[in-house]
Amino acid sequence: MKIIDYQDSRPIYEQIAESFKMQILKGILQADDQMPSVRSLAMELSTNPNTVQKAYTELEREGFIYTVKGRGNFVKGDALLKDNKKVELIEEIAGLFKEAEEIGITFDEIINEVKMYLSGMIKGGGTT
Amino acid sequence: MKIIDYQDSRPIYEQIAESFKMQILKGILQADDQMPSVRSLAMELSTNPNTVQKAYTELEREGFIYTVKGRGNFVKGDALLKDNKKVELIEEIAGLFKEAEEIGITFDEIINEVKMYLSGMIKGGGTT
Amino acid sequence: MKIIDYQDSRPIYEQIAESFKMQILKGILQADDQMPSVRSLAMELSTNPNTVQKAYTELEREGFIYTVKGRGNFVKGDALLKDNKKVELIEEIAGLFKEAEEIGITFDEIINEVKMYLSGMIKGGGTT
Amino acid sequence: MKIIDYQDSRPIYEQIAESFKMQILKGILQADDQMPSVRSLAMELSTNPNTVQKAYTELEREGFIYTVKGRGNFVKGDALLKDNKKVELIEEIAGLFKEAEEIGITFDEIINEVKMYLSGMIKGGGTT
DNA sequence: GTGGTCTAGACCACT
DNA sequence: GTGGTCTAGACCACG
Repeated sequence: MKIIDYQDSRPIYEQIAESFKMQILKGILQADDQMPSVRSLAMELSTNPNTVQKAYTELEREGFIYTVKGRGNFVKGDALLKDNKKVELIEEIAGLFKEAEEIGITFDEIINEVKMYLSGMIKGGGTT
Repeated sequence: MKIIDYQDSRPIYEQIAESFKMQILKGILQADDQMPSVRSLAMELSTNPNTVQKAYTELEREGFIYTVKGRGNFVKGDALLKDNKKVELIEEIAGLFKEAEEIGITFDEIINEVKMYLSGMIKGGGTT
Repeated sequence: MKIIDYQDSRPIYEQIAESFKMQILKGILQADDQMPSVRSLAMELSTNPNTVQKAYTELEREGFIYTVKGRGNFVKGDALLKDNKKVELIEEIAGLFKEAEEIGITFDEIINEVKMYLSGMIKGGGTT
Repeated sequence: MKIIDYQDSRPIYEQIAESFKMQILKGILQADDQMPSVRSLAMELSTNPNTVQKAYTELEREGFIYTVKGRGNFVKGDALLKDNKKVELIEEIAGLFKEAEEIGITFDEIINEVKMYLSGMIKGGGTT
């Protein structure tokens, strides 16, 4: 499981947090599963414990995990998480569509291109 | 024409560059139009000439303008510009769609929500 | 009787102590009643005896129980306990009222809102 | 202006944040006022820049200030801030009242005592 | 000069 | 061993 990409301009702690967010949203990490300890994860990623700590703090603040001092960090089984992510995605996508319209590209034009783009990435076959 | 928003977290030079990009893509600025001089624009925006220079450098790097030493900066009336932007938007949108699918939200579900969002019915949460 | 909530951010020993404090103040545990033994309580709560011991030490320090070596821990049926708790609560509440006044919210305004809040009408924002 | 109390068990960064929150809520710091720079405040408080940074990050997260990279931190003139603080205070106070009732102390009893307590703190008069 | 991030290493509270 | 906080010192992006 690769987490940190040093080419990526985003800070390391954000990449770590993002990575766990996806794992939780995808259901790879389930409610009350224990997260790797701050120190062990820092070792594994060859980064500093403070950096991991910052990622975990962020995850807790956003409601993805909860912390029990002396015991560790655990996944919060919140059904709302996926809904929040959905709203976030919709707002982002809508923003991009508005940008497109401003420079004279229509909604349907984009949709079509995106569909082609997506099927092109998957195939040979076509799912969606 | 308001360009800089100090409350915006993005760096000022990026806001300036972005603003010109949109003007060019929308056709407000046309091929070979002369850009305002670095110094005059810095005055107008009450900002540092270095900052404006950085924005112009960025615009040149991305192919939106060209520089003639001693004469100034000019809009590169390249028909490809809009196409490049289009491809960029499509890739971004497709990326978000893929993210959505990974956590189990279908393409059509997103499209519908986005349409509703765009028609001004800023409707928040939803189905799960 | 549920005592420990692992989602609660407070340390476990504090949750245990708090739980017994309330039972004593409410009169569920009466003067000279015997407390459960450290070991048995640890078993029942599936926690570490050290943690239970720490809770008991805390309770003794605050005057809620007393220890007889070789026999166990007993409730200190002190009539003053409730009064102490009362004074403590009053000081805390008064502190919050002072904070409110400092930012320009009157005593009566708070009282009213609190009454409404307590009568179950969980009414959020308001007047300003 | 004393900010840090080393006797206080709360972490330093929280004390710093709390201090500025009060100054903003009281109106001592007004909208768009510039906050002291991270480094200068760290010097003044004889603490580490990272600690101040953490306090500022917290303040930004809670909506009290906004940050402009390269320029500094500024107070966010949000009228809602006071309302949020009010709701928070009411919830805390209501919680304490409920605690009091559970051990058999009535609402009015508390109110009276608190009034006496507060008037006692202002005069040199006599309390409880 | 400003904030943002990161490393290295330390101490403390809790289990 | 676990997380939470703090110090000291460094580098980078921005203006």
